[in-house]
Order: sequence, then structure tokens, then C-alpha cells
Amino acid sequence: MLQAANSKPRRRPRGQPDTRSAILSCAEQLMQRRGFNGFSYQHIATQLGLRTAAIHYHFPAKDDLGVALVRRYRESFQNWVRELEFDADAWTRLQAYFRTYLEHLESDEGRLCPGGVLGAEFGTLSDTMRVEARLLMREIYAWLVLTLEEGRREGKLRFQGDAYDKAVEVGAALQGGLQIARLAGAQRFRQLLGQLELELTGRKPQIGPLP
Amino acid sequence: MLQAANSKPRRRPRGQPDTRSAILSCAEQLMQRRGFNGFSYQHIATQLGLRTAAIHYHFPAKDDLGVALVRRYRESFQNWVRELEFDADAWTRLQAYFRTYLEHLESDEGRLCPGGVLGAEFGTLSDTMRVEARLLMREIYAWLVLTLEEGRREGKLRFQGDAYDKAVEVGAALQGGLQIARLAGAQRFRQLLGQLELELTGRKPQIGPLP
DNA sequence: GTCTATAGATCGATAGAC
DNA sequence: GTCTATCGATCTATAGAC
Repeated sequence: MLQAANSKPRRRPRGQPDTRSAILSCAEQLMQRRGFNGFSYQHIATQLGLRTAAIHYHFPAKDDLGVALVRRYRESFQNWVRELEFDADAWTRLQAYFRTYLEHLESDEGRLCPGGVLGAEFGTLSDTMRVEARLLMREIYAWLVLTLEEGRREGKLRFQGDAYDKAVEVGAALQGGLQIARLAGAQRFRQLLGQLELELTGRKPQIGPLP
Repeated sequence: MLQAANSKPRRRPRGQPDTRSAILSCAEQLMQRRGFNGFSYQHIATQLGLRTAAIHYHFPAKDDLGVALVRRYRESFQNWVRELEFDADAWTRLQAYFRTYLEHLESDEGRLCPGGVLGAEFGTLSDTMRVEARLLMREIYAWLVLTLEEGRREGKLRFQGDAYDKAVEVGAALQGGLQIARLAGAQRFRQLLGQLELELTGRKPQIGPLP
């Protein structure tokens, strides 16, 4: 904290508003579409009109980029949670969470959630990236448990058993559902959302017609 | 068909019983642990005591290896289904399916199901591999739907809504659960299995103590 | 901060001897 | 069927000019 006092004024000379965050955004998109091992500095450089050396200036090793990527995603999730904190009820918040997955699905080529990517490629990740990935998963999981518990206490949600177990089921289904949608069509994911909603509320939701 | 008539007697000169299937088995294991983009011919060669050129003899391009990999997995799934065909009831068969995932989990380093790997890396797969991956997912999904429907008809399983929707939920949860287990610990996957069983049968299953 | 240029490693793939 | 040897492409990463 307070590091802004004695540091550079952080000016932005040319085109991009902030190259560092432009790199992060581009890399995040690439990771969700192609996996962390599925893109290179060249991909980012081409897409942003830079040279790979410029990216190495901001992130010396690809591992640094990966760690920053997950860390930024964790922060944005925490901000997202904070913004929803005072929303009416837990079911509204859970629906908002579902909607973020729908946005991933309908994005170009179908982006996965970072947890899914990192889980799938876990065997090739560095130790430092594994730590970040575990923290991300722990935070999402903790939020899910609290939200499910609160929803049931308020009488807006119904499910059997322990919220700790149900949270794993819901989280795993959403994560796996995005991957299945790539293989079996986006409609599979909408079926999944409908089923989750039916079981959690007892009401059959109305979703758009088959595409 | 009938190609065996005029072809080589398929002898096995040295150590390995059949190099081609040894390569496939090794590659399958590597893919489930590290992803299809996470291993090279060198990994296989080292592990089998071969040179990479020997692997290129059996599979000229890595894409050929990938296609053969998924095709073999599809066949083994179909054989697995056939062997269970005359088992008592649908719930027993579904439990057997759950058990294969538990075996993946408890394998060294935690292997994913191929569907999860291919779904996660879909953006980097060739068209031919995408076709095979889609066929695999379609076959698993079709079996899940039939099994769930039959289980409910027999009164052994209970769930709300359409079996087509429930099948996506169960399949996605299993697939995502293996990935989450890598990030959050194997116990998460056992919680998931317990929750699925509780919801499908109404009975709380007894699983081993926390590790 | 971004560039040119390049090192060093690894990867997929091929040619040809045995 | 497996080997040695090698090619060309790609990737991560660094040095140094601007």
C-alpha cells in the first residue's frame, strides 16, 4: 500500500491506455479459449500490434504472466462478490453467477472459466501458478457455500444434504458444462442451467427456444 | 474388414508385446495427466525406451495419434457398456460409472476423463480430433440418458425434470469434479459423489473418512 | 517502454541406414 | 520396425539500441 507516493506517474505515451492491462486482458481471453499452454507471447504480440520483447518487459517469464492473470481474476471475482453483497436474496446472486457462465458460453468460440482451464492443465503448471489456482478455487467455493446456505435459510432455495457438498456439485456442473457445450453444443449448457434452477427452486424456468 | 487375410502376421520381435498399443496407452495416460498439448513424442519415447522416429512410424503426425487415442477410448467405453448391459439395474450400472471416475481420481497425479481434456483444449484441436471428441461425448451422453431414464422407470432413481437435462448435469458434475479435485483436494470429489448419490437415491451413502 | 536481433531449447516431422 | 541424423518451425527469454 501507499506505493504510489514515490513511484512513476504511470503515464500512457501511445495508443493503448495501459499496455500491461491490455496484455493481461488479451492473455486472459486466449487462456480461456485455448488454454494456458495453447497460446504464446507471439499470439499476444500480434493481436496487440507489439513485439514479444515488449511483453517480456512487463512479464519477464510466462509464469509471471500466468500468476498475474489468475491474481487479477481473483480480485475481479472478489469485487464482483462485493458489488452483489447487498442484493436482495441469495438466489438472485446465484442467478447472477449463472449468468456470468452464460456470458462465457456465448462469447466467441466459447470461453471456459479459468478454474476449468487451470484444473485441466494442472499437471503442467508451475508451483506458483498452482498456488494461485488453489486460492481462486477456494474463494469461489467459499462464496458458493455461503450463498447456498443463506438461500436455503431464507427459504428461497431447496436442496438435500450439506451446503458444502452441494456447492461442489453446482460448481463442478457449471465448470464441466462449459466444456461439454464445446463438444455437444451450447444447448447442453442451457439444459444444465434449467436443471439446476429446477432442482434449486422447484420451478421450471423458461429459457429461449432451441437455436 | 477382412484385412487380416493378406496382411503381415503382426509378429512382436522384442520387449514390448505390441509397440503400437504401448504407445497408445502411454499417450492416453499423458493426455489425461497433462493434456494433449502438454506432452510430446519425446515424453512417450523416453517412457517406453524408444526414439521419437519409432513413434512417427506408427503415427506419422501427432494428430493421427490423437485421433487413434480418442477412437480407442470410444471403443473401450462401448465395450464397457456392453459388459454391463445385463447387470441387475440401472443404478448399479451408474454406480459402476461413478467408480471409474473414482479410479481416475485416485490414479497417480489424478487423471481427468478424456472428455474433460478435449473440452478444455478444444480451441487448439484439429478438425479431425474435434469430430472424434464430439462422437465420444455423444455416446457417453446417450448412455447416461438411457441409464437415468431406466433407473427412474424401475423406481431405483429419483430426479426432477427430463432425463436429457439431468444427464448433462450428472456428466458435467463428474467431469468438472475431477478438475476441481486437483485444485481443492480429492475430498471435494468424494463430496460430489456423495451428493449425487443422496439426490438420486434419497439415501446418504457412507464414504470413507476424510484423508 | 518498445524496438531489432538473436540465443537456446523443444517440438513435429522426414530421409535413409540397418 | 527401429535406429541415427537432421531440417524447419516455434517458443521462451535476453542483450542492447533507440
